[in-house]
Amino acid sequence: MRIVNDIAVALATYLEEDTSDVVMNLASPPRPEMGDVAFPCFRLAKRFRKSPHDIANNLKKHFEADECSDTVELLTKIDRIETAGGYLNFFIRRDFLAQSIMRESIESGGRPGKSCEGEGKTVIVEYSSPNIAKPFHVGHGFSTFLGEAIANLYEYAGYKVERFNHLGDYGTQFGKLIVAWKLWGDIDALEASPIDELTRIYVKFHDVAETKPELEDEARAAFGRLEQGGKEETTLWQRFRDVSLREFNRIYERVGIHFDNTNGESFYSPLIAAVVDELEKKNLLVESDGAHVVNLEEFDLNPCLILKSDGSTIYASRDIASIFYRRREYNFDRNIYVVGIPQKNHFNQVFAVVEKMGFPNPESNVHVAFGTVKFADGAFSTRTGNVIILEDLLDTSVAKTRAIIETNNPTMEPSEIDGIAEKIGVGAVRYTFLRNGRERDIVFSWDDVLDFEGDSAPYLLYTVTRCVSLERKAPESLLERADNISDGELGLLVSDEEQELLKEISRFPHSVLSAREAHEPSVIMRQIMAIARSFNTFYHNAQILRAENEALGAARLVLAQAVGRTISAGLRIAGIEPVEKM
RNA sequence: GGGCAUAUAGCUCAGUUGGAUAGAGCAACAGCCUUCUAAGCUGUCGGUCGUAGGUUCGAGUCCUACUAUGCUCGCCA
Repeated sequence: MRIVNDIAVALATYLEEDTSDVVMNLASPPRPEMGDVAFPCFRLAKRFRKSPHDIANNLKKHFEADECSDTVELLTKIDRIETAGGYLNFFIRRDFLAQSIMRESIESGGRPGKSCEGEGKTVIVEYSSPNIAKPFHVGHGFSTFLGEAIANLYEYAGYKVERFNHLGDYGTQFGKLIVAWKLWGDIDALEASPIDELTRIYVKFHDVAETKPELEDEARAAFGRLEQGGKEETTLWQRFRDVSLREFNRIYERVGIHFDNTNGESFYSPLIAAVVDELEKKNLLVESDGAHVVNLEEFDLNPCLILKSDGSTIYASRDIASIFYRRREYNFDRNIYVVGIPQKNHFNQVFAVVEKMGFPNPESNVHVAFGTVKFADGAFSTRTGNVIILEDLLDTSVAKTRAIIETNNPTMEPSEIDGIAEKIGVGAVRYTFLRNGRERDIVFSWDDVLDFEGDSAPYLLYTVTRCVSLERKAPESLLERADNISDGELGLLVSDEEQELLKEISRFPHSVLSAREAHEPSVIMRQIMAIARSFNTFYHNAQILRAENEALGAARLVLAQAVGRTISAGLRIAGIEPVEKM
């Protein structure tokens, strides 16, 4: 809020400090009855050789006696100033607070906290990145939903975003699949349910390889032939890839995610030779135990393996090649990898290698790491079939949502229920991946994901429907008055609960900024949750459409509209589409 | 063994650049639907912030050591 800055300017003058330093020190008191803006005076005690309490009192006197026109103007917006311990607490006039927050909200419309900082800049966000021929489980859901939210955040700030899906479509595992397919593949099963069939033979491969380790050698050989362009291997690989993509695309379509680039590892593989040349030219490649590595002691990292001892490539070399490719083709300002924490070391190495190769702005490559989804007794494992398929989770969540709607809203048309249940059910799942700090592991629990009360997407969506419903039911005259609301009417929002709600709304734009800077959508989720809780308390205690008088009713309706707009904006950044009824 | 994380209420988690009495949700218990949607609201219960030191006017937050857990450390991705 501007007034916070105005207060800082005045304080900075008295203290002969930079305004920005004072702004840094201004804080929100822990409880509303202590004021709206607080200035702690403790750190000034040494300089003035006085107690913080006395300094606060002196500042208060300065403030109230100041005849500078700006300060006089400022004081008309301040109800009173109090000192408490070493704190100087400002109480902003409630009517002014309501006006200024609501005007700002109305002006920002449906995109509060938007910005144009990214104008003309390009950001690549790589996320989802499932492995071909393997089930799309809830672990991939984490990367998919987190990555989409981060991509949305950059778009919200005006960046041009390129969504990359770095498909895991290469490597020794495909040798295994080719060998397994030739031994046990069932063409009809592949057509009917591709991932299930590929998983079946993949699991069987590992079972049998326990007793017949020579299968592993056959698999390496098969991948070798694939890399050399062997006809039979390439045909099979292409087929596995196609059927897998069909399944993945069904999921992406369902959750409304569309990638701009789906080049997988196979795409980058042919580009590695040039990287190796470059490394050799710069004398960075060192032979070690028959393999070729880049030493990274100066980064306090272990050597990065570039070529295996048999001369074939490895994932680090593919990632390095991809960075140069992306630089060349997209000239990105930032290149973001939404990939799990276990690959932290890998990305540190990859980024260090490109830096050593003279990559400009190496810090533009960022690994946005996230935690592991696992069961209480350990991690997911495709090999043992111990996973939760994302689609199954979505289906279960949607089914539960539908059952609740049918109970609560028996008159709703079945066709309408379908659409709404899908949005809420999918939204509930997405929210569970975005509500907490991304680096936390998630221990999967059906009860937890399917809990639609309290800290959940349905709670947020429910709050939005309340706001929308008010608008739907408001009489024409009230709506008209709300559309042309005056400052005087907005100034009626002075109750404790209205003021609390206003302050929560005013914090939303900053949460968007913090979320983007930290690549942490959870910051926004928490803020809209705070708005929702605050609104529901207000809604429960105050009459809106039947307020004591029409002026107050109109002001409250405008407040509810702001709540709906702001929560919806936050949900959309998270990829969750609001509904009007539920 | 080296490196990187994490440790806050019974459970899942927040906690701004160090600031006032550490907060939510879930669970448990007690209430609130003839009133704008009860997927809601109100209240109660619940804490040596892993341990021990240190820095500071002030530490959940910063520093050091230790403990526990997880991940990672060249020929998988």
